[in-house]
Amino acid sequence: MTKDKPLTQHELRSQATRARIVEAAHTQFVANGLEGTRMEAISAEAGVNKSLVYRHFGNRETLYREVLARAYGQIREAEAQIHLPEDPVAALDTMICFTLNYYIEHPDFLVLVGIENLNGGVHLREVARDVLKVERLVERYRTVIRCGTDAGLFRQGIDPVDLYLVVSSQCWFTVATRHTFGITFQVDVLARAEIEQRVALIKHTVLGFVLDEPRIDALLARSAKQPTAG
Amino acid sequence: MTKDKPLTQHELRSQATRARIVEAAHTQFVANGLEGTRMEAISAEAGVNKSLVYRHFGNRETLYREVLARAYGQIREAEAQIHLPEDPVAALDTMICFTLNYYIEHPDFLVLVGIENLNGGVHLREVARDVLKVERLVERYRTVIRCGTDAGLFRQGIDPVDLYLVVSSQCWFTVATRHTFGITFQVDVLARAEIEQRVALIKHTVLGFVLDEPRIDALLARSAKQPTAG
Amino acid sequence: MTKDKPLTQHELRSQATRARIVEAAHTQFVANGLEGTRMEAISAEAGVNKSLVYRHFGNRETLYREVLARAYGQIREAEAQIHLPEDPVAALDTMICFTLNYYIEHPDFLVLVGIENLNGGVHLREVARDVLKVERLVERYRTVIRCGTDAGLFRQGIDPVDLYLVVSSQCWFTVATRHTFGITFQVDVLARAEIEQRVALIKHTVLGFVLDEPRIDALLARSAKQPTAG
Amino acid sequence: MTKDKPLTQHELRSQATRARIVEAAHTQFVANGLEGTRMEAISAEAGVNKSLVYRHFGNRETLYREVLARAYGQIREAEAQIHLPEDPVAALDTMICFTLNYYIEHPDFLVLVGIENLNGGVHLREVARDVLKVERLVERYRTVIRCGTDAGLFRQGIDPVDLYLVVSSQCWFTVATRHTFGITFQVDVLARAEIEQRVALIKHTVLGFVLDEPRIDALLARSAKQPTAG
DNA sequence: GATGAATGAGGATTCATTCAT
DNA sequence: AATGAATGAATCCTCATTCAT
Repeated sequence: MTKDKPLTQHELRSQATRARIVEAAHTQFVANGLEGTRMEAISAEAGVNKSLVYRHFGNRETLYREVLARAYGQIREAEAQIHLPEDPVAALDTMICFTLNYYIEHPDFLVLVGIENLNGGVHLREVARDVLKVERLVERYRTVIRCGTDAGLFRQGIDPVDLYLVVSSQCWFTVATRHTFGITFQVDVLARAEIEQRVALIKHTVLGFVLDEPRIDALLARSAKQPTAG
Repeated sequence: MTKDKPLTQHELRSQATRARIVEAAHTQFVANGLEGTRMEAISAEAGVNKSLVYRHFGNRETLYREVLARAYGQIREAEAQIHLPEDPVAALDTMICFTLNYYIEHPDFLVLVGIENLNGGVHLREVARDVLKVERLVERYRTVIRCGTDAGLFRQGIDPVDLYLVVSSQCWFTVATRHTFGITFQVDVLARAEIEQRVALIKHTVLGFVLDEPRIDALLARSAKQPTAG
Repeated sequence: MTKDKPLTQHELRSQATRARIVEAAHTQFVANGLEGTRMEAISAEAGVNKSLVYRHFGNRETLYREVLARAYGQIREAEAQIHLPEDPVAALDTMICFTLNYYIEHPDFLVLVGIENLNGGVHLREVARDVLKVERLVERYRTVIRCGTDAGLFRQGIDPVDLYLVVSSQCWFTVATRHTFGITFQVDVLARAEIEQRVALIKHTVLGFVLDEPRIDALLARSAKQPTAG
Repeated sequence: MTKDKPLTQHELRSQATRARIVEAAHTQFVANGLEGTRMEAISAEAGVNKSLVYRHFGNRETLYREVLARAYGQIREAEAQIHLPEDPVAALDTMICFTLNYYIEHPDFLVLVGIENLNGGVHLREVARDVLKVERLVERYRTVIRCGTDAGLFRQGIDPVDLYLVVSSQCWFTVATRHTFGITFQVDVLARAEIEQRVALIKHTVLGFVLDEPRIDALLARSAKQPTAG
């Protein structure tokens, strides 16, 4: 996208240093949290002088934002790379598996987002909107849904964000609360057998959500008359 | 349960102070995190001398554990109070609404659990197991499931923890990632309309999960032959 | 000396407590120094409430003074119990052995006196003079000297305090600097063989000091013309 | 000895600061003891920021060790500079006067060693052995003894460490217990007249120790048959 | 006399950040 | 760009001492 002007050697070196710092900061923020991370630790891990970190990023928060934005960029990038099969159910499977896998393999992302939510999202709000590339993400889900409705398999009017929610929330919960859940229910949720079962569970609920099942609709309609949350 | 021996005035006063400190600590930990909370702030909020906090709890971590255990105790207590209707679908609705409502009204709990997961669960692991009262919780879900299967409405063999997962994960995600989700999708997830829709969504997936729908089973069986997560 | 009026039970008990506190304080001050000793530790060791220590002694310094005075009283008491043989050389031996033994067996005393000197003697100065019972001590040495001069063995004009100095300084140094000396010269000064040799050394110097040796006097006279310390 | 590489301006400045801190720490530790010394006071006296002290030395104990090692280094250095006269008695005089003078003029050293002994020598034990330069010290005494025996004045077989003990213990006691001794015997031991007398006393005992006096040997032999310390 | 709760002042250490080179 | 020295503002925790019972 950006026009890459040729860089001087100085600039190249500087950018490499910058990248090393962001990488180190990522590790540290994930491991120790926002308040728990020491600038000293970041600079040490990056192998540079502490003051240099300040020269490049000004202060800790800015550096944290850089790390946060990068993490969002990376997942969106990965999502964009997904190859969706033509078969709508297989496409759903793919999305589910990708999501759970990504969370399992990048717990860092969940940690950062967790930190961010504990902080009320103040830093993410400062991140340029376009970094989040939301449309790209929604588009993926829209494609899956179109696929299924075109095949006459899924019901009409499924909202892509709703579908994202159903998928994401269950994958998220699995990974993000793995410690407390594991302690509470005495299981290792990342054990292979557990994961397999979890995937089946998620697929089940997702299918229940997208398929056109008259009984579910009927029951939902009935239930909607009852008082609900709020 | 506990035989309440008459307490001396000293003991009464001491217990009251202790309770005030825990309350204040709860507020502070939720607002500022584990590392971000200053003992000074806790004592100030409790209206007692800083040293007194140390006299009662020894150090910050112990105090945090007390707060954490209490929060777990409270949700379990609330769950135990739920009145479940006879009708199984209504019972499900009740559980869903209770869960989402509890999370919305006690974001503190989610924050504490979030902090705990960021910390790898080290503190929860130190909390006496019986404080978690897991059986009580599972029992509630087992009851709902029995209700539905007895009525010939739900399929056989539903695991209560699985059901808890489907319900809890979606309620959890809604509240726990409300800031980042809100920023990403430009929506206020706690707005009334949003919540209503969210409840409907959760009910939908839960019904899809518990009802005996042959088509879902068939598709799941097919999908299980594909490669999955891991 | 003091007229002992019969004490009430209360008073007896109180005095016993008081004694336990002083004992505990002694142990603690010796082990941890003046600044290093915690009132908490004293009360714990005495098995009483912290406030009670304050009730009895008012503050830490006063308590320390009590301990210091008691320690001085005890050594003076022990010195008073020494049985001096008639033979003057044997009497000297007795004094030397008593002194060294007392220091070895009561390093506490040296520690307290050491603390006191590090503090410029401010606390000892507050201790009633008569507690020190100096005359008793000097008298012992005077007796030994008289013994020796009467027997025509010692020279005339030996000052008892000088003699005390010769004896005491060497015994003192042995015990008081045993750690640093031991580290410096790689030797365990309290090992039996070492002690024996040390006693012989001290006896040697003491005899050299009290005996009437013309050569020594001659050399001293010559040496006195040289510039000296100051 | 050390090859002095040219230092950068940074290094020079840093070393100067370091030296100022050690100097200030020395003063403070001597004045207030190990526990009694406040890091604040050290940094204030050194005219630097408190944190800088930590940057340079890590913690109070390390700094204390630095001070202790330096003090040992200094006395050994001074001892190495002594010019010993050829005449053996004069050489002894020189050693005695040097020792007493050094203690009088550097009570700091005695205080530090006193602190160290109260602490069981734990810190000195951590100091590199070669800092203590023990051989240098022993060599000085060996020289004096050889001097005297070669001249046929001293008896055979005098152990240099024994001689050091006789000299050092009396000088030590004079200075190290000056406060308690002064209070006990109501004298100012550092007054000129007192010092002169003290030097004479020490010389007397030292001569008694090194000279070949048959009567002393005879009495010592007799006395050795009596029970002794232990 | 004896106890436990409570306080206030202080003190070691840490750490984000700035300065000088 | 990069470094190391230096700073100032916390922040945790301790402890002598007092208060209330």
